[in-house]
Amino acid sequence: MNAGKLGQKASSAKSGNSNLHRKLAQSIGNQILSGVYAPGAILPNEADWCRIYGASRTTVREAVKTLTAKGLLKSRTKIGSRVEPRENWNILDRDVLSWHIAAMNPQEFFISVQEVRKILEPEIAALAAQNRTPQQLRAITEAFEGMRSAKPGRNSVEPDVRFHLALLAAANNALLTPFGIMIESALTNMFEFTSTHNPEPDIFIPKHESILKAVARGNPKAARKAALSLLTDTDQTIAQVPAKSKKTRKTKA
Amino acid sequence: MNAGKLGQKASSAKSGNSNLHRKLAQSIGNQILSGVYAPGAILPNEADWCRIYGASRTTVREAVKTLTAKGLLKSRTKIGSRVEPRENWNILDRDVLSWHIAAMNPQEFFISVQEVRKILEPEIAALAAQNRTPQQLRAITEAFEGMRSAKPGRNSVEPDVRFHLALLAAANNALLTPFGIMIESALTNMFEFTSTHNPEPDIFIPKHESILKAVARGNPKAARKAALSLLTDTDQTIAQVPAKSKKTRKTKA
DNA sequence: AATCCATATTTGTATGATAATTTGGCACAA
DNA sequence: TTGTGCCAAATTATCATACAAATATGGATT
Repeated sequence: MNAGKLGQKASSAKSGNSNLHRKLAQSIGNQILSGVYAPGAILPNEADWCRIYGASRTTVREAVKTLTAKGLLKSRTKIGSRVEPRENWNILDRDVLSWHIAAMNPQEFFISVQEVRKILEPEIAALAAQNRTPQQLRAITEAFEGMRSAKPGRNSVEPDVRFHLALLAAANNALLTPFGIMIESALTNMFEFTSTHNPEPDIFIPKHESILKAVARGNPKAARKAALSLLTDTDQTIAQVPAKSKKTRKTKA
Repeated sequence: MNAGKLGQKASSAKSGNSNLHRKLAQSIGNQILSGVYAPGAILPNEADWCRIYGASRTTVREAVKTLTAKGLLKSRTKIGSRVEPRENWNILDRDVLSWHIAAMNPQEFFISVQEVRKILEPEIAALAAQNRTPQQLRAITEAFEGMRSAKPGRNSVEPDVRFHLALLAAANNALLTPFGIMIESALTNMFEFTSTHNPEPDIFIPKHESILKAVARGNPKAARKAALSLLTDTDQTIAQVPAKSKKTRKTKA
């Protein structure tokens, strides 16, 4: 992989923030996630990175600190920076996840995601039915209205994401929130992935409505069931998509 | 809270690494998690932090980058650093979680954790039963042997943690690994929390054995059931512990 | 062979300077 | 009054340089 070339506009979502240390972190992060530097490997030292990217040591160090904070690295004096074992990688971090997706077969990714979603989202829906505040219910409702009123084009994915995130928030368990990033990423990429193969997204609307109603009337069982049903449908949609070539895959998180 | 005093040996787990920027990050992180700086608030600027901690700007900036990477902050020119909304906090990060625990009622924390564990661990066990490699099974088995042979004292918690982490690894889903930190933290703190109230930890051994056996013979249903059963017992153990005063609580992650 | 020690390498911290960005207010015009 | 454009100030972003601290490595000594 071309270190030194920062041009790759890949990854890292919306935040338009464009700092140099951020770019370095992304470039190095991508290289780690794509296996250029495997766990246990020692990275080039700071002076090398400076030469490679033509940046100052301050900037390089800030990039390294960023990656360290995300669990990808660990630096020690006289040794340098060593790639941490995978278990320590903060895969639910927005950046790390996007690098991961970029380095991975998207089909595989969706399978992993759906596996986790089928575990969590039904229970999240159930918890939401139990624990939601009126305000949280309103947020879910508004997202749903947004989905329904959206033209079946680009802007239907945003309220969809909002719906699921609102549901997650309504579960009122702080330890679950990191999954929001995964859900968001899954839905966003799913759209890019299945858009041409999913001519009638309206089919999903009633499914979402079932969840909403169950949460509204505080029925955990029904909420659980409805959420699972939606995910099963999603599974089928994914299964219909033929494996794409690596070239066409999108890497937006 | 006393900014400027770094002495607080609280938090941040094992890694003996003791750099200045790390200490700053911990101090500031603790202050954010404990509500000294609420989401949306603007933090002191870099020059202020330098004065407060008597550190150089380089060091302060590295600490800030660390916190930014964990989702607690966002810096913008001319504005300064603003605390991000809670949803963006990387709560499953080792450090963030330890700051969170330190700032929180431990009873509440255990309730949240158990809620999530009861959702995930049965499914993790089921996945492990399906997907484990022989090597992963061996790791689980060894951890179990470690539990059984441990004296009912201090060193029984380490193999227990290892057992659950090995199970998690055997599920073979990268998106689930971040929970390892939560499990680890829960079990470790649980020990400190319940040790005096749980005179016979051997009671849990057969429960672990059931999980192991189910995973060994590749029976997801049985694994799921056994894992849930263990967690139910744990729930009861927690319920027996009277609420402790804030003074006695431990903050080790 | 074992121990100790010097040295080299690499990260950690400090300092001071300049660049880039963007808010907020001010001047000016419609 | 209102809108527009522009300047100034505050703050982070980046750079260059120097020195401190830690520690692996190999060589000297016993």
